[in-house]
Amino acid sequence: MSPLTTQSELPENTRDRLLIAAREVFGELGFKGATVREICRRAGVNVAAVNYHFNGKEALFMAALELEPITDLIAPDESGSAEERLTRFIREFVGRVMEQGCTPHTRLLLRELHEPSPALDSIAKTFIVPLHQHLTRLVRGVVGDEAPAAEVRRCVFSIFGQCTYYRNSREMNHLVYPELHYDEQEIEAAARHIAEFSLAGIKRVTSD
Amino acid sequence: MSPLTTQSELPENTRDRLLIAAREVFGELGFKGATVREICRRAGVNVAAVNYHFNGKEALFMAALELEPITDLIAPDESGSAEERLTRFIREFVGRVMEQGCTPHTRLLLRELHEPSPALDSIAKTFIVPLHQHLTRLVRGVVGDEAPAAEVRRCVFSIFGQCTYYRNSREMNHLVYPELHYDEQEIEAAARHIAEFSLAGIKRVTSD
DNA sequence: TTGCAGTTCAAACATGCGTTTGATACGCTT
DNA sequence: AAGCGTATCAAACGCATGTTTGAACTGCAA
Repeated sequence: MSPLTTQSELPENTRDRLLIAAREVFGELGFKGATVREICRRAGVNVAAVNYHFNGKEALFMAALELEPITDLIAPDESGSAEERLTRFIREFVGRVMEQGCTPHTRLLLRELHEPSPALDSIAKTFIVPLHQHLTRLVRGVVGDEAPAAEVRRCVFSIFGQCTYYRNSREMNHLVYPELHYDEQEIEAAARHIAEFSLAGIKRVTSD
Repeated sequence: MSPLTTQSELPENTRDRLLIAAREVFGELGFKGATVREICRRAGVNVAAVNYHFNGKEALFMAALELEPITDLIAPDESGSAEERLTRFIREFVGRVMEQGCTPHTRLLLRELHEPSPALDSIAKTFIVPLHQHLTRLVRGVVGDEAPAAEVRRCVFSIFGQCTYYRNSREMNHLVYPELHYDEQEIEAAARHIAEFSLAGIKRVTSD
């Protein structure tokens, strides 16, 4: 097992420091918004290091994505009822997406949903497609095999849409609801809401 | 009634040509991504015109937003049941948000949800807050006054989240579902899905 | 010590950006 | 025709960006 490491601890070698800083800055500002100089400043290395260890900004971005499948999120889950499995997934997904449990790496991926970068294709294949497939299986578990595929797909969209909304619109939402803060309790409530809301919705639209 | 005008027709005067081109380019690329040079190229005017007629890129952006309330979308609607009113709003909202009926101006506003610009505050006050209030009223019409405010707010988020997902994640979704195209029929189906899905969800989470 | 490959560095380079400038053209009144 | 304010233009300015350069440093083998 990999030991829990605080994100403040920096590796010795320049390459890894760059990767860590890159995930932070790309996740905060996006591919275009992030600057090589800011990444190097946070990593405490010279700007030329980006082109020495990688081959420019874009290659650093690709490397920062760590294109390995998110196996744990989409791992087969056989315990409990179909409803419980779907609820658990939503809870886990919302937890990762929201501020608290959101690693720079996750933030980096989420941004890709609405701000395409040069890595859009790779990200789609490596993360989003498996995620959609997994969620589709979970929904199918609830509604059975007879429900039309188009309707199931729309249910998947509805769930993803709700889950990502909380993160992607958080700045605007904070202006609209200044008193609303996403602490552990509110995230838990939001996840439970999305699960209940969606389960009822799923059953309704596939009941014909 | 204002006559239907094709968006290809260009006004004579430089200022209006700039506004039209600005909505296009800002809507496609966002505030930072858009360049003054590209806007001027599309408008067919000199780059200096931006600083002559407005006062720099940011002022042009603000002017392009046309900060007038979207009165028609949030107009009081008393006909039919509460469910019908909510369904109608969702249909109208989704229709505007999706490609077909989406004016450059609407696109410009939608982008603000997840990509804050210097105009975030103004947009929140002028568009988003009234929109949330209106949708909150519609949800209240369905669930009554006893439902907890926090639960109603989450329902509003769920609905907005679903509606905006279709647009904001469309590039990624097109990679995941290449065969899926949003023609008039699919938009209609998506809107109906969101309405049914949400009505069932709303009733479920406020039934305790 | 010498030589060499691997790293790091300050500095410069080329490009694209928003903005400014000074000249020029146009329309209008006198 | 002369004068004047408005509008447009090509060109340049100042700045930030990604990238490159060539020198300096490091550790290790010969």
